Amino acid sequence: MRNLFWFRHDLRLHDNTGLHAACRTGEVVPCVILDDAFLKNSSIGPNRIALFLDAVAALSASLEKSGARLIIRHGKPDVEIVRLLKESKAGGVYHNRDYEPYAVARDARVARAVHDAGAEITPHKDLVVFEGHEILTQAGNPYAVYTQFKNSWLKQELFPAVLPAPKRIAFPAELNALTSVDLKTFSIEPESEVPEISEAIARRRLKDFLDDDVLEYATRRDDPSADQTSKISHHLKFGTLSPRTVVSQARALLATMRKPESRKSIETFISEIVWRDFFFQIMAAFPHVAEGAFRPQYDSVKWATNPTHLKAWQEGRTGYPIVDAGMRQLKKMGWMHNRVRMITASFLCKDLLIDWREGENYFSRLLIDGEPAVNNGNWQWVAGTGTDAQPYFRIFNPTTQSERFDPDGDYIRRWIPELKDVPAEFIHTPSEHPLLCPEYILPIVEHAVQRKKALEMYKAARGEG
DNA sequence: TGAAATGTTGGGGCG
DNA sequence: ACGCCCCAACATTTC
Repeated sequence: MRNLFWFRHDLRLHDNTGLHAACRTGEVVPCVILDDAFLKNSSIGPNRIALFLDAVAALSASLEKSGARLIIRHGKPDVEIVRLLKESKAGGVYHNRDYEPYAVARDARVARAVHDAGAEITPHKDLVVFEGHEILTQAGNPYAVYTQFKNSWLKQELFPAVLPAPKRIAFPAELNALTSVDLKTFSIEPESEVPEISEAIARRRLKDFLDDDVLEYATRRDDPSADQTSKISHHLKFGTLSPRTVVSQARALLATMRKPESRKSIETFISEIVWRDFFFQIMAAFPHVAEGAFRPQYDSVKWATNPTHLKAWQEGRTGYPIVDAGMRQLKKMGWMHNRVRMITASFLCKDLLIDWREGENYFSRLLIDGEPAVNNGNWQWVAGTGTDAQPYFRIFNPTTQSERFDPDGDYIRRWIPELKDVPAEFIHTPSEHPLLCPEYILPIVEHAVQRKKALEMYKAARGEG
């Protein structure tokens, strides 16, 4: 048999479920379709497009080592897949399943076109460890509360196996003349300093993390200046690393650990992968979250319209050091420490009273790990509009958070040169020490005042105003 | 994976 | 010595 394998954001050879299955059937023609709906999508942005193209280039190189060519085409996926099916005389298409509404609709169009062409299409589970339909409540419904989902996830008896990379991919020699577009003609300048990406880099990063930092993950992951997070998020986004590989290696390590602190750390790390599965199944089961609040009552929140405040937040000029440090790190690196993502997101929604979708879109444009289901889930969590959400009244105090999580001010000093000589004692409240911080701007809003306004805003939406 | 407002307690200053 | 007040320190409630 001969099949296409259509790579999307599963750009690896190891533990690639659909690719593995395709290889077992016989000959395989690996392909990537460059889709303008992706390349020209303003909510994706140059950082992720550049990283995607880099990951495709790295994949293409490793496929060559396995004896195969990666065929890259540019156009509408339904048209290009069918065209390639005919050109390569393949009987079917294998690919891995996606869950967000655009991808679901696209895949339905492709499936129709493939069937109309008289061929078979075979989707596989690959993006997650467990899909939504594998983790259901006793009543058979999808979970809408994380903790319960996690308990059920952890109780699963059979974790999916980690599949090896195919030793050799049987690429039909007579297809060497198939055309493939030159990736270089699509190359795009990222806005931030994006990292190098490849499957080998991803696997090394995971190993380094599991050899060391994971053992104090429970306590150190919340320290943005130490920054001992795993840094695998962009690999999970583009599929240079599989979540099953991550979980399987973490569980194997856990089995060897006795020290409670180490055990707790590894468990906390695994639970972050569970969050990821959780948000994918939420997006799959409740696709309306892509547009609006998970809880419809919060669709009536009257968010503020204030382009000046929005821009100040985006550029890191709010006058709250921890917020500005985070937003400047995002702009420079295309990445922000998770703790600071929560603080900056809370500030947008509950101090500037701006719609969480503005923040979701801005994060999406810059983040190298921007995964729609995960980004959306986390923003709705912070905004209090989502499933299992932080209650609307749980409002971060940016100064308290700063003192608690960056006590020495090292993170702030790294990203805000105006404050680089300010001692820890004064760095969290620069407006109270104007003589020490002459270069740094004054707060654009007053937290105590905004907090009350936020409570009123949510109260009105709940029909209690 | 909150913070502020409000309530309670108890030590110490003081008349 | 005693009652009163103040106010940390801690606990509970509320948003």
